Amino acid sequence: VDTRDALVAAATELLDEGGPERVTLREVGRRVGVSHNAPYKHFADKSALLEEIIAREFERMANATVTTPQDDTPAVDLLRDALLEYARWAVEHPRRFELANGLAINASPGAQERVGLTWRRLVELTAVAQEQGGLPAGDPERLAAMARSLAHGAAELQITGHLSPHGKGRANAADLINDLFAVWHRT
Amino acid sequence: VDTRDALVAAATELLDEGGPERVTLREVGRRVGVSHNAPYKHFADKSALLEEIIAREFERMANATVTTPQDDTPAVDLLRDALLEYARWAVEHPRRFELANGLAINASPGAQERVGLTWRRLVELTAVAQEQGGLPAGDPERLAAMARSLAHGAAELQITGHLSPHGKGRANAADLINDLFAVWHRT
DNA sequence: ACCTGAACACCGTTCAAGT
DNA sequence: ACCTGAACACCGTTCAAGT
Repeated sequence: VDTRDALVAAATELLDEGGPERVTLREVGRRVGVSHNAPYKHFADKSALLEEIIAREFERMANATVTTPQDDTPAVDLLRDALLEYARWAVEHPRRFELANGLAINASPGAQERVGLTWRRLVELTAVAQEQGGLPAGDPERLAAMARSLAHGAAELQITGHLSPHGKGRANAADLINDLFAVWHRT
Repeated sequence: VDTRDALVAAATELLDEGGPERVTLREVGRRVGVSHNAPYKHFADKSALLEEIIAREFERMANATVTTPQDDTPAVDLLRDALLEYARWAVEHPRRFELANGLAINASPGAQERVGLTWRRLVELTAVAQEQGGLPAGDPERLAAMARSLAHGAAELQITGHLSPHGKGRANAADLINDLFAVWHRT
C-alpha cells in the first residue's frame, strides 16, 4: 500500500513539472523504482491515477476549510478567506488547477459529490454572512456562485498572465476577490 | 493553400469531439484525404496546429467585437454584451475554451499580443462607461479585470457543471455577469 | 512547392507468468 | 496480493524520395 502513495507522489511531481502529458506511467514507475506497468495493480488506468491526484488535493483543501476555527470571526471573513485560499492554491499549483478543470468536464458522480460538500459549505457561510449584515440581500446560492466564479476566473487569468501585473490596475487574483467584497460591503 | 484550411477544419472538428488528445495528425490527414504527415508541410508540429485553431477563434471574436455598431449605445451595454458573448462562446465550445486556457500558460508573445488588443478595447469601454456614469469610479483596468474574471470563471463553472442549474439560485454564466453589472449599477 | 511511405522512439494497455 | 517482461496497437516526428 506504500507503493500506491509513492505512485501518486511521483505522478504529482510529473504533473507539476509539465502537465498531464508529462505524466507517463513508464516514468512514474521509473521514479518509484518499479516496472512500467506496476501502476495497473493500483489504478485502472492512467486517467484513474490523475483523478486520484485531484481527489487528494480536494480532500486536503476540504479539511483545511472545515478545520477553520469556528470562533466569533464574521462569516463574511471566513467566506472571503476560503476564496482567497482557493485562488492561492490555484496560482501555486497551476497544473493541478488546470487538470481539475479538465477532469470536471466529464466528472464521475463521486467526484462531483466531493466538490458538492465544499460548495454547500460556502453557500451556508454566505447565508450566515447575509444574516450578520456583511453581504447584500439575495439568494445565497447565487451570491456564492458569483464570488466563486470571480475567484476561479481571477486565478485562471493570473495563471495565464492576463492580469497585467505591471499595468496601472496592477491587480492579482487576491486583489480582485477583495474588490468584490468591497463592492458588496458598499451596497 | 486549400489543404491548410481543410486541416484546420478537420482538427477543429476532432477537438470539439474529444479534446486535444483526440486531435491526431493521422486522423486529421485521414479526414482530409491526405497522408498522415502531410500536416508537417503546413505546420511545424501538432501544437502549432492547435495554436492555429485558437488563433482563428480569437481573430473571429475580435472582428465580431470590433464590428459592433458604434452608435449611441451606452458603453456599459457594449462592455456587458462583449462579456456575455465571450461566455456564450466558451459554453458553446468548451473544448476550444479549455485548449485556449491551456495554451495561454505557455503562450508566445504573438498570441499574447493578439489577446492584448481585445483586452485594451474592453478597458477603453470601461473608462467610457465610467464617464457616462454607468459604472462606479476606480481604475478602469482593475474594474475591467474584475468583470473579465467573473465572465471567465462563470463560463468555466457552467461548463464543468458546477453552477447547479437546478438549485435555488439557478444561475448560468450570463445571469452572474448580469448580476455583477446590477451590483455596480446600484453602487 | 507539396506530398508519400518507411522507419524510429515513445506511450497506454494487455497478458501470461512469476513470488 | 503484488510485480515483471514481452507483446500489440497507436502516436508524433524524421527522412529520403517522388511529382
